[in-house]
Order: sequence, then C-alpha cells, then structure tokens
Amino acid sequence: MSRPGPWRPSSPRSARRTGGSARGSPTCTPARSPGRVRTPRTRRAPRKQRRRRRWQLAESRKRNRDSVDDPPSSGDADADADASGRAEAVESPRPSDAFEFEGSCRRIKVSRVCTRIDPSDTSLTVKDGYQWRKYGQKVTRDNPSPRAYFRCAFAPSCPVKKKVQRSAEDSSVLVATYEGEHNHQCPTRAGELPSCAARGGPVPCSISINSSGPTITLDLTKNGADGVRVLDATGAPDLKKLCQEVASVEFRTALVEQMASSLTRDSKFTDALAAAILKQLPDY
DNA sequence: CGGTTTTGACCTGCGC
DNA sequence: GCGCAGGTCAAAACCG
Repeated sequence: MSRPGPWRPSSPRSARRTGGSARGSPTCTPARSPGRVRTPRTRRAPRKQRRRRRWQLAESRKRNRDSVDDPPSSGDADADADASGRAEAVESPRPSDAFEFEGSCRRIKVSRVCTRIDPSDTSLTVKDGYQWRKYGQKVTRDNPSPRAYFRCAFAPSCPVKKKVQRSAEDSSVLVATYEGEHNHQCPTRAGELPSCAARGGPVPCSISINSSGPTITLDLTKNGADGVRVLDATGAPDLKKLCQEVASVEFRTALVEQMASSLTRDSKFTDALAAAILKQLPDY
C-alpha cells in the first residue's frame, strides 16, 4: 500500500508539520554528511492496519485499567508489543527520583541517572554496560538539547528503554532515564562498564572519567536510603572531600544495603548462591 | 552487506 | 474538536 514517489501531506494537520521533531524546531543532530540529501520515501504502508492495531491495544489497556486486580500475564514480555502504551504508567510524579512504579496492573521501574560528560561531547551516550539501540531523537519543550530514545539491543524481548538528555541547567550533565527492567544478564565485558550496576534494572551509580575530570554519580534513591539520595559529585570542587564522603560509614552502609537489596531481589542470584552454598556443604 | 543511526512522518494523550 | 507535545515508526543513509 505504499505510495510510490514523493508524497506530500495534504491535510492541514500534516501541513502544520515542518519536520519530524516537535514544532519543527531544528531538532536533531545534523546528518553525518553535510551534503546528505534525503530522498522522499514511500509512506509507511498499512496505516489502517496500524491504526486498528493501536486501537486494539488502547482498548486492551483500558480494560486492564478497569480491571485493577487483573495481573499481567506475561510480565514484561508483553510490554514490547505495546510500544506506545506505557507512557501513562511511566510518567513520574517525581521525575527526578528513581522509583518503582507499582501501577494497578503493571510494574515499571523508572530511574534517573546523571552522568557528567564533556560539554563538547554531543553524543547522547551513557555507558552503563548494556547495549542500546537508538530509535528516536526529539527536541522537547523544556530543554533546548534533544532527547534521545534507546531500546535495549542485547535482547530483542527486553522491554527496557532509556531516554538520554542533557540537563537543562548544566549541559555537561547527561540525564538518563531508564524504564523497565532487563530480562537478561548484563552483557558487560571487562573494562567496558564504568558502573557498579551489573544486573538487571536501572543503574544506581555511574563513574566516569573524562577531560573535564572524574565524575561519580550515585543514585541510591530506589529504596530511599537514609539520608543518601542523590550524590552527584560532578559539581564537587574538591575531589578529596568527595572521596571522604564516599568512604564514610554512612555512605558505605547505604551502598551495601542497596547492593544487597538488589541482589537478594534477583532470584537468579539467590538460586546461584544457594547452589554454591550447597556445593560447599558436606553431603547430606 | 548487515547492523546502526538519522530524521521526517505519524500516532496518541492531554489540556483547553 | 483542536492544537500541542512527547513518543514511536521506519525508510534511507551511514559505517565497519
């Protein structure tokens, strides 16, 4: 059903659009080659079908919302099939905090991680040990810098998504928003991960060293650790002070608690641990 | 040549 | 109902 040749929008709604990004603002990073000319492509084909599919998805979402105690049958596995239907559950009332959204029928973890980068670095990439595939970029209203959308590329069925955008206040800070939990092991190889999080779920901390100096960003808000919420060392003028803070008993306790909590929630880890313990025990 | 990125078009929810 | 804004799709370009 794709229309051959150039297609021009004829509806007023389409005519309003001057580009892919919101309000036609100069969105995205320029193409790799300056002289790149995009040829008109054929329209996305089965629009009616897609519309119908979306409508069906919306209907099923409504039904899910209505039947509050109807548990998700397949967990996150169905989430990727419903690419556009998660937003209502994801939007955070406290967007700056990592939190676990426990909705009526679906549990979506959302967390934010700030990472210091070189201000001249225009690539919206946050190395967290996972493989991400970029599927979109958009300029948002409240921030002049574009927001990049990533999906976990390691496992096709992994529902985790990541939004990366520079901080509006400090362009040298990248804010990564993770949605969902990985349903696979972290593919991290040695030396690739500057983060202390190597298991499913959002990254609670990240450490990076770049030309602008070392950066340690910690996000321990998931469990509301006592007093320790977000420690962002990026603005710390004194690295020694930072190290003292990191080495403090309170901080280490909170970190250990956070890690222990994360590990004990991982059934694979507990299973493996139990198996290892059993191995060490004499035959019984 | 296949995987990834870019980016214009489209969809949907929400506020008015 | 309309417009806005965020999110996603997917063709084309790019790159290893």
